[in-house]
Amino acid sequence: MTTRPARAETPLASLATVARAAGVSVATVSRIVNGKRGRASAETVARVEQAVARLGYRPNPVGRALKQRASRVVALLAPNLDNPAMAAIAVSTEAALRDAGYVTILCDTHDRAELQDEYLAAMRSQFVAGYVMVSAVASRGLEATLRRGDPMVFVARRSPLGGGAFVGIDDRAAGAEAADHLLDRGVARPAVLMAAQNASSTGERAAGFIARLEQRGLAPQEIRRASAQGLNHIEIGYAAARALVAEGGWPQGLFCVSDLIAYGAYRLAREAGVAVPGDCRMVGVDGNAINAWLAPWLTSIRIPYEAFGGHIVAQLGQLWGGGTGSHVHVRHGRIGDEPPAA
Amino acid sequence: MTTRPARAETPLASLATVARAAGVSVATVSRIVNGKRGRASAETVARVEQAVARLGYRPNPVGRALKQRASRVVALLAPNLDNPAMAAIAVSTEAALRDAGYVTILCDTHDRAELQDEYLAAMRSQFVAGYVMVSAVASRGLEATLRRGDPMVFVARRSPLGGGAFVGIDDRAAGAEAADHLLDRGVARPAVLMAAQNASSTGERAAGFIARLEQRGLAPQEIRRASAQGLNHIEIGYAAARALVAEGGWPQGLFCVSDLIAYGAYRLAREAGVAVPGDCRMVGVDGNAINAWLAPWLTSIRIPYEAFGGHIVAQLGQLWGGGTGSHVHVRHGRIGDEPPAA
DNA sequence: CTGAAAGCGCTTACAG
DNA sequence: CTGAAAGCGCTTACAG
Repeated sequence: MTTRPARAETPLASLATVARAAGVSVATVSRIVNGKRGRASAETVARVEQAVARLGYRPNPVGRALKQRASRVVALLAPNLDNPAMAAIAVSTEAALRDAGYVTILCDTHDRAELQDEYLAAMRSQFVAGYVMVSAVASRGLEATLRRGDPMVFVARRSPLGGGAFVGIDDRAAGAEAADHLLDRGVARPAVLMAAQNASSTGERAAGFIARLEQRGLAPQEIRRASAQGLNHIEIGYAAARALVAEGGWPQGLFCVSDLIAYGAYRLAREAGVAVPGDCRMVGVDGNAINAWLAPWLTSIRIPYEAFGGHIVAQLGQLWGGGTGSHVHVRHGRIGDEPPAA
Repeated sequence: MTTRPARAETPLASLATVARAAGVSVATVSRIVNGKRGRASAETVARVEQAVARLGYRPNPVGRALKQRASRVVALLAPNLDNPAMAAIAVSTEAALRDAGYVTILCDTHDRAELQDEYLAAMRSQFVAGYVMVSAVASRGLEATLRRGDPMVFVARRSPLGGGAFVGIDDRAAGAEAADHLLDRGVARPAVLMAAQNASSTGERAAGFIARLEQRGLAPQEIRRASAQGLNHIEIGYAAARALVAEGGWPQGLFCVSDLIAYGAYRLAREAGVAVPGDCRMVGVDGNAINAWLAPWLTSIRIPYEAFGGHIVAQLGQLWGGGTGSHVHVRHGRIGDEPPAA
């Protein structure tokens, strides 16, 4: 029977504990723990490291944050995490931040300006190292944070106030590819479904789609489009499809600016007995992992959300280094690409 | 043209700033800000409150945490947030904690003991107020945290080490209801699909299902069951269904211990040309919002994840109050219930 | 009713 | 190479 090492693990060891145990000052322990090299004799370093190991010491981030007025915490603000795309962004961001030694505070803004401001203020007093704004909405607090120059990267939706680092795909190009895809398959008059108040991302997808259609010879008034109010893209898809169909029947091809919108449109098609893709081809954007299992009828432009985290952290790194950050276009998948195996 | 109020919003105001502005001591400001009633004259209170408003002061949680060795931060540890059920739990927990004045730190453990321990240790040194463990895994750090008596509530999966507050549904009852449902619809020999290493939740669902089948007259060896290795329930569902079918063909009715497993099984059915529910009825558990749109063929037992947050916070409240916490069974929906409108 | 002081855990000039 | 001291923002006995 092995005896468990009698480690005093209950009390949280502090610098002072370690200093006492090693017979040195807290300043010395602090320097060694923080790897300030060449500032202590090898013998001292060894004694301190032993004490650290024996006591299971870990630097207290709260004490450090208070002193430095800066923490290793990053705030992730997002509207509704129940959207699979948001969840995927949150997952990859959390993992990338963790690898970089940061911890993620999760703030669900429900797309509301006051809640976003409330969180922004609360996070600021936590001395967070930066802000990751997924689909941010315009607000006074956002403006103040930006003006202050605090590290902030926008994801998916560009800064509603201009400026700021950005990570997302080239949405206009994605829209154009959807247009090409449908046109190339003989759909003479593809239609587009979008939200009434489009985020920059979905708005640009629709714009890119329409622009390409015009380039390839359709007159603006020939391009059918419909939208619906709301926050939930599935319901928007259903309602927008109904509006579209009411006006001119089912199109042969339909570009949905998000996969969720396509799911909503699909329900209407099912109810109407319209075969997808037989009677109506559908192209979405996101490439949700679930598609292969539940929506084999959907062709989607895959957004590699699993790669966003790395780019987001790289942008934060630039900002922390005093740089200005930039707009990163992550390369989206080719139409119909499936996600990599888990 | 309205002039913006000249509020010095850039520097973060501290107690000292406010004290100076109001001409009182920091102790007095602290008491007033913290609502310690009857400890200051009405006149002083008014002066301080004015200064607070004018300077836009908010108490700094870092200073407070350091002093009190306790913060208003709660750690939420979960394996993979890309599971819609996990995301739903995270959303409702974050909202309920926010309403209670807490902030949520998100930790994705990937179901790995070392990562869970790493986070547990990191969160402890953040002086978190408590831990919400969604589907926790056994680990040394978990044991230490539990032994220390730190506030911890387990969600969905019971504590792998026993003890602890718990929030989840009555999984055995859910399994039994699935058995009744299939039997009552004339399925003579319903089968069950599960994961190879079952969490307490899914394990109990399967056990409840099997027990009810036996109660209603099936011999143990008549009850078909299959499982598969892995973490991803969709893939488990696909593989387990294949194993089941290889052994004895398609059953007329199939209980899948989670909706995701049902999605996986459905893909195999689709590939095999088996109609669902025509040839094979499927019953899942979770009631994912997406089902109504993408999986109308699935009958599911809905888990009201949106209500979990409130119960979790209530449990934490009990623990904070010195209570012991309890096992809360949230009432699950009746088979086939749809989620409430958003 | 109010304030001075100590101390939570840390870092960092400064002095030696 | 090392330590004493100040200070980040806060709370809380203690004294008056």
